[in-house]
Amino acid sequence: MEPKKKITFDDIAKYTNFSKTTISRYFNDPDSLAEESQRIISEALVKLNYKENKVARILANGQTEFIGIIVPELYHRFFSEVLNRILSTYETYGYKFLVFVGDRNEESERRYIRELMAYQIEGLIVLSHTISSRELARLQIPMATIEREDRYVCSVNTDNYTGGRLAAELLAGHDCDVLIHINSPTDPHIPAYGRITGFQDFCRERGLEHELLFRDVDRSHEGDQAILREIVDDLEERYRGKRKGIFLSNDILASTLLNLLFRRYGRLPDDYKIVGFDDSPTSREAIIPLSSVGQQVDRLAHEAVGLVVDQIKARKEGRPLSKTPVHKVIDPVLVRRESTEGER
Amino acid sequence: MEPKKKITFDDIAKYTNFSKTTISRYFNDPDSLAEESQRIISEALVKLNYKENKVARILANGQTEFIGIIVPELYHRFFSEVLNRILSTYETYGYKFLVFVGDRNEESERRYIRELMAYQIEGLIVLSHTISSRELARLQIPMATIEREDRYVCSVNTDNYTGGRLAAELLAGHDCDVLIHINSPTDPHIPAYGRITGFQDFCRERGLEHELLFRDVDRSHEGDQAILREIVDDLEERYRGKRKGIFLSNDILASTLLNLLFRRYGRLPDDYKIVGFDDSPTSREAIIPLSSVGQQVDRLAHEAVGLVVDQIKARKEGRPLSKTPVHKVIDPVLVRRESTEGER
DNA sequence: TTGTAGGCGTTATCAA
DNA sequence: TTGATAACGCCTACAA
Repeated sequence: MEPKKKITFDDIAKYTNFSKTTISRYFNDPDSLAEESQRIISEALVKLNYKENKVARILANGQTEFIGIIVPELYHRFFSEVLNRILSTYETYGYKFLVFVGDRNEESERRYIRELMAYQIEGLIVLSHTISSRELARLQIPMATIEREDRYVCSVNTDNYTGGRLAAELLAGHDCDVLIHINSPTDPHIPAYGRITGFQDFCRERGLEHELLFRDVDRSHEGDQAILREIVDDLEERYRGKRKGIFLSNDILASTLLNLLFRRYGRLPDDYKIVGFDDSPTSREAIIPLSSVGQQVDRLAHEAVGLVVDQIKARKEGRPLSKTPVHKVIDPVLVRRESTEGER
Repeated sequence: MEPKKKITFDDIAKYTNFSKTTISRYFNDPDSLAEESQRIISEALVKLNYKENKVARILANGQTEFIGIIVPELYHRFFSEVLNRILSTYETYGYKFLVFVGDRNEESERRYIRELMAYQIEGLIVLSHTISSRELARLQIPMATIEREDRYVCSVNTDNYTGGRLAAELLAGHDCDVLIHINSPTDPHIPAYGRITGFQDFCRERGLEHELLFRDVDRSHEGDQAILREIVDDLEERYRGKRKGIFLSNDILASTLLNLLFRRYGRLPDDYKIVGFDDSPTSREAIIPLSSVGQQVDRLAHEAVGLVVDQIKARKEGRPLSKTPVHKVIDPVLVRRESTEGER
């Protein structure tokens, strides 16, 4: 009842009186076999209950169909959603994904990469940001990064700059007297920095009163609450009676601010307009649906996998990896909801 | 500059005048080599820039160190968090994870499993629920499921029954006049069903007035809002002036209810007490921190991997897979927050 | 302490 | 349309 031993091409060959080669061909180029032979083999497979062994195939032809992924964490929905979409591309490309989480430190991340390389991955997608793109490029394998420093490697990023502008424009369009952007201190080399410059440029061009507030947010919810409370207290004092348009670096933070105001006033006061970033579920599910600059997560994921797959193909056809990395840019999508538009 | 060809044990052997065997031993049992030899080889490795190839090793010794994972989706934080924790066990066990998402239909899930088996995974962790445990058991490989039907396979689940009781007890302890549980129609065979029976049993034992409301929730936020609005309207009419204790099947739903009430009244009225389930970030970040019956996600993940690893070990030592599946049960943790305790 | 030889289950190359 | 044979890169007896 339990055929302990695994069935191999050899067994099938013996059983059918064909050679191993023919069995192999049945799988890789069936049409090169006589119809009759195909039938015989196909029946034998069922009879013997054959299960394929891709490891042996890899060793023989070098194609693992593995793509490695390194994500920093799965707490923020941006990451879990990107991962979700990447994994879903299995249906279209057939690549399997070996996934590592964590960006504790460079050393452990290097270990992940070493491990992935040892398993002969054909490509790599990186979202964590502890290892420089310069070092990644040295791996010399098909690769794409998403929303991280990408100087020396192919990448897919949201057009954060435009996103920042859109947020500012939306707030300006609602006659805010002062525009405020709240963010954590951000490395100018990562794409997300564009949100800041975009916002700032728009305000400057239009001569709008604005402020950038860099605080150590995104560490803990309680911390964020305390920081935002302080900011609100300060704003209320300095901009009493003025309409404040606030753009926050992500939806969770925006929602936290919204909740804070709502608890204080029992509603969102008219002199506040709020915009978040990501268009994650959080923005829709907030007590007042939040306007948000959306990242097209599905497209980010698809383009990243596509980029890697293209490189894999190119390499197989002997074309070398292009010397200058490709950087794809995905448009942000402004989603207007009640937190700026008011109730309908 | 680009050594196109890959370095193998053969190359190192030639370079060092040892045999392949000795090189292999350097990796698997270095102490069996003379110190001098170790030094020579280690230097050669650097000189030649050797990169190990685990695929070849797998073919030779049969150990892939792969564990397959099938998750239904990553939208609900329960799943992304469990996945996160599972992946993190790499640090302790060293197993690598091949991950598939999606529970569209049985056929595609079977394809995932076939693919995983073809890659010679040593174990499997299943969270999706389209394939019966009976069928899973037939795979005859080390396996554990998490929070799904588990009759014929090892599993790790939260003690949902106790969770339901705890929720009811919490509400009862705050002098609610009527206890209400809102859930989607649930299959009695999945662990989450226990939330319902636990709640119900507690109410019955104490002779508490209570109601179970099964609605088609969890499909879309807008749908949930509509359903909850209807429920609230109805409750307000039928239980005017009475204190209503409401236990919802998950935190997102609880938060949606909370928001609805808060918008209606500008605060959470005293005659409402709310408890969610999961203790996910959503509960902490809600406009009023939500009490919740917490799942110990980290423990669920760890126990699941542990269970699989144990079975793998057992199998290696020739012990057969136990005939009767092990079902581990993890205690829920009641977290009291403002939505039941009031402001402090 | 080190080496020889065979095997793991496929695919690739040449023939027939 | 089919086969024989040699890879693929490592591990594991068994020997020395």
